[in-house]
Amino acid sequence: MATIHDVAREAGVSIATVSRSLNGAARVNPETRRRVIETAEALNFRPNLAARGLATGKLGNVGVLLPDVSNPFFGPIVAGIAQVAQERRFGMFLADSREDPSVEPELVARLSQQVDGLILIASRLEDDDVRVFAQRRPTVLVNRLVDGVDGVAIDAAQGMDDLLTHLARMGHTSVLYLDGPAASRSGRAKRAGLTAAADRLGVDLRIAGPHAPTFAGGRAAAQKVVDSGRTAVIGFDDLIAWGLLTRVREMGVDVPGRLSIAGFDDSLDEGMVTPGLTTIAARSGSMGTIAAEMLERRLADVTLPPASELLRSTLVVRGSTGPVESTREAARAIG
Amino acid sequence: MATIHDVAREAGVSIATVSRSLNGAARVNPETRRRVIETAEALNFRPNLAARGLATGKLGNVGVLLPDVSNPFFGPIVAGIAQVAQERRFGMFLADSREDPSVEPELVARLSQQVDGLILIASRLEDDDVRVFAQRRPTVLVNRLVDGVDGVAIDAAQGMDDLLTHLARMGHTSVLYLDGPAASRSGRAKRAGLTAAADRLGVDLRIAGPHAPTFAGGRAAAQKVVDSGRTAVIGFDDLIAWGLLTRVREMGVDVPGRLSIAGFDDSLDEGMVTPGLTTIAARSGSMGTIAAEMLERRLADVTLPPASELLRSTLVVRGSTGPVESTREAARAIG
DNA sequence: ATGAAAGCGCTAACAC
DNA sequence: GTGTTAGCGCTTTCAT
Repeated sequence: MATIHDVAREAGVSIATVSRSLNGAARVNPETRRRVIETAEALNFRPNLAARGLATGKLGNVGVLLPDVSNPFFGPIVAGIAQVAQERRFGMFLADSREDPSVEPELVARLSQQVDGLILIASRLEDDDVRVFAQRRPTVLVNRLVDGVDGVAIDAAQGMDDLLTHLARMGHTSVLYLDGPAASRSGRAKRAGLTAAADRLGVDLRIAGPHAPTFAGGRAAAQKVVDSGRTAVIGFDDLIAWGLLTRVREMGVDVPGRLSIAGFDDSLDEGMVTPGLTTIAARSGSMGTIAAEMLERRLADVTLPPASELLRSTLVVRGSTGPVESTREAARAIG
Repeated sequence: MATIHDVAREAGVSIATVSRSLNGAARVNPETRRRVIETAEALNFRPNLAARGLATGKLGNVGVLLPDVSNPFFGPIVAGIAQVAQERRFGMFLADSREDPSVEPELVARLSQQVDGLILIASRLEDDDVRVFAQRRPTVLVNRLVDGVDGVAIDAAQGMDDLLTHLARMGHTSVLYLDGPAASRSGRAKRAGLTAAADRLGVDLRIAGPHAPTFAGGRAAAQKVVDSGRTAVIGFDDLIAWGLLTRVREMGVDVPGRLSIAGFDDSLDEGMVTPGLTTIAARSGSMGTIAAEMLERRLADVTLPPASELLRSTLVVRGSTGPVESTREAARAIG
């Protein structure tokens, strides 16, 4: 691999001039610069990033921490970050905590060393730890908000409120919520939104969990749901709701006739599940690009006031929810 | 951030001794070592990886290139790599080509600078390019094999052979194959396996494509499939097959009565699709860990002969394939 | 406009 | 067993 010295020798200039020519900034004779760039290309010179990092303290990398790369909720977020990073010619480090909050501090610490900024996706760190890390390295939170730290999240409380309101309108007075991972922060927001809405609406809400935020997690909960006798269930995410939906139908339960089911995220494509899943749609995929751009801004100016964005979500009603049976019959009787 | 100098000063030794104490290797007075380690911890010292990388040429990172992080086929592979990397205290760089082969060279070049080894997942680079890169940095290929380069792949040809054989036994004599991305190498192997099997079995095989390897890609192909009049379809992957299956059923086509559908990968969970998808199961998720371990071995000893592993796959017959209707009626008539 | 030289934090001879 | 020192490849004053 050619070094800056090789280029300098070949172009007949000093290494300082090579550095200047390549990095644009300082003033260099245009002719000299042209020659340097030419020979650099001829030698297929690539600046050693470690050396540059050592000299400048800027590594040109962003670090991403998430609970599970193979969770379809996170994939698009990572893809968004990757895209922005590539455009800005940043490298992307990835660490996967495998849903184990206890390894996060170590992973973050290790990441921090090789990156200029951090993007923590659905981190389960304590607020204080987040602040500590954010102090060391510019940090953006995804799907989690902490005072004083940049972040973008879906307004899960509002979404759940909309969802429960919808169910209440359909006559559901006793609803079950299948919670996700215990440590999930978005889970907290969801529970908060649900309980507040339940109080307001006079709905009897029961929370069950934790459950793995997966298709299998939803299926495993089916028996419990059926036994609960509730007329409507809300899942922590679409995957849980989907698994539940398929399993209860196999058990002969009519959806939405006997049981209304709703999810969260709108992560399923049209046609993946029948009947279509009522859910809360949020542009979760866009959180990746938003976070990356926030980080870029922060990197450019550390003194900026903390920014945070709460993405509004919208209720999407599909076939998996409907009026409670008695209501429906009553309506039929009246009609 | 504390440096090695701070630790040295605090512990009353030279920086060399600190380095030795922390890196284990050389002989250091146990008592001294203990003291150094203690003060290092007290100062929360973390060696600067860029500096170490500069000095040793070893970065302690692996680089991963793939076509699309959000494709569920790749997620588990990345997760496997991430896990092994974490155990070995390696960092993981990720680059996403977004299914665009033309950006791969640039991405690999950039990755190479910050990693000790490369894992190229489903790379669409030319064989020669792969060899060139592999020469610069230890490289392991995933789901792609190139002579002289370490790699692990699923034996797609064999899998497709098994699948077509199964269909032929069910009486299908005219089969359609929905191909995936044009540049996909595993796609080549699949086509090769299919055409060879078709010749041997006397099956009339038509290849259509390319198609996006997604659920939506499968749905988009539905009309074309129905119009083709074929009695059986094989999808490039389960996602395509799944999308197709849901769409044709919406169109009123009986599966497998009227149309048999099969996929590849066995990536869908039990219950996600009805009827269950006949497919080829391969431990694709394990390719991640296998690749990471291969890379580890290669990193430890560059002189090792190239290793390559071809994972056998197995046919999984579920409800989406069945005998052609005429055969079935004939059987009924006889029985 | 360009060159010389001092580091960035660490490792690895090489001395003692 | 421990200290000294010369780099690793680059950026960045400071001279000129």
